[in-house]
Amino acid sequence: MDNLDQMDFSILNYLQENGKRPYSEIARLLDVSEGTIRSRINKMLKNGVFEFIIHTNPNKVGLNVQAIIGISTQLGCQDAIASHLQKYQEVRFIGAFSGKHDLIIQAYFRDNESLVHFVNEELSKIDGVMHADVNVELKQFKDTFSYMIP
Amino acid sequence: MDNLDQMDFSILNYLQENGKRPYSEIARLLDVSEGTIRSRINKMLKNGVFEFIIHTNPNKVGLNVQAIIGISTQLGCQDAIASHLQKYQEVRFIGAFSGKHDLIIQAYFRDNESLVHFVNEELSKIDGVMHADVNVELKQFKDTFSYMIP
DNA sequence: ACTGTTTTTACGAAATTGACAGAAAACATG
DNA sequence: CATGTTTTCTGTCAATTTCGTAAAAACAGT
Repeated sequence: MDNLDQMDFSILNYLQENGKRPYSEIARLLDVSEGTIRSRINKMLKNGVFEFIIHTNPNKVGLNVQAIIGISTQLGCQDAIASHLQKYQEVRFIGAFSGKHDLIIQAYFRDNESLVHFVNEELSKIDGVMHADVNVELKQFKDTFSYMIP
Repeated sequence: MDNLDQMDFSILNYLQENGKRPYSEIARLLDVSEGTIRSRINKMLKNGVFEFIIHTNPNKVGLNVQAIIGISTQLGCQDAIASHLQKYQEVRFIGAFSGKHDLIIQAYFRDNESLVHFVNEELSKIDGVMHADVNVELKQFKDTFSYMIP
């Protein structure tokens, strides 16, 4: 259904460098026609391989407090808690994990007060949440989307 | 230097929905000229407010194992370890945190073997790394980039 | 009100994209 | 190997978008 070949990966790599790169430029780089690039990109988009987005610098838009929160849940509550948390716009990432924490989320807040409010007034009141390890980001070293691709 | 106003935030919101949305469409939506949108976007790009990228679905490109690893470091080693880790393409995110772990990283691997190799052969051999809590992702519930913007 | 600066608008040229049809290539099957 | 089928690629043209630039407008400070 959607086996990617070497050319697809090359296209993805070029787009990772710059999401605005035009089809025609990629076509030149790969020495094929522009239509080929376009049809392959559209196919990958249709298959959910990737999407065009923007990456906003949180600090530049007033989201100065970032946290990764490890959550311990009661057995069988993971899904319910996760889908509850999905609604919060502050929450960027939610995953179920094997390891010390059942759920790990990453969330961005305007300030410390918003973070504290989220943890004390929202998170703590969700059924099945037993414990939350809050890690507040002090410094960011890397935040990339250029995955290693063959 | 780069105070964003309401129109800037609106532009960002529209672009978050679709990174390919043309200037002219945003201009129509906000009822200003195309040039205005273009100059504001270019200004924000220049100031590092955001960037155009693609978000690749890790599973669709053969990165089936995702992990969040909490690292305990010896005092004073954080920066050195972080800059060492930056080089690894597998590592998507690195941050210094207050809380249980000094550093938290998120990384994507082809398979379990690659993860184990990374932890045992690479991570464990870095000077100052005392302990690593490896959390392997079992299920992803949310992974968005549409930050809450005023 | 005047001046200098920044932002917005307007408009034509260049480039990109989208749609479609035909050619070429790849593939499976008898 | 030949055949028919499917998929992928290419080329073309119209529509749309982007880019460069100069004029107009808005704004801030004196």
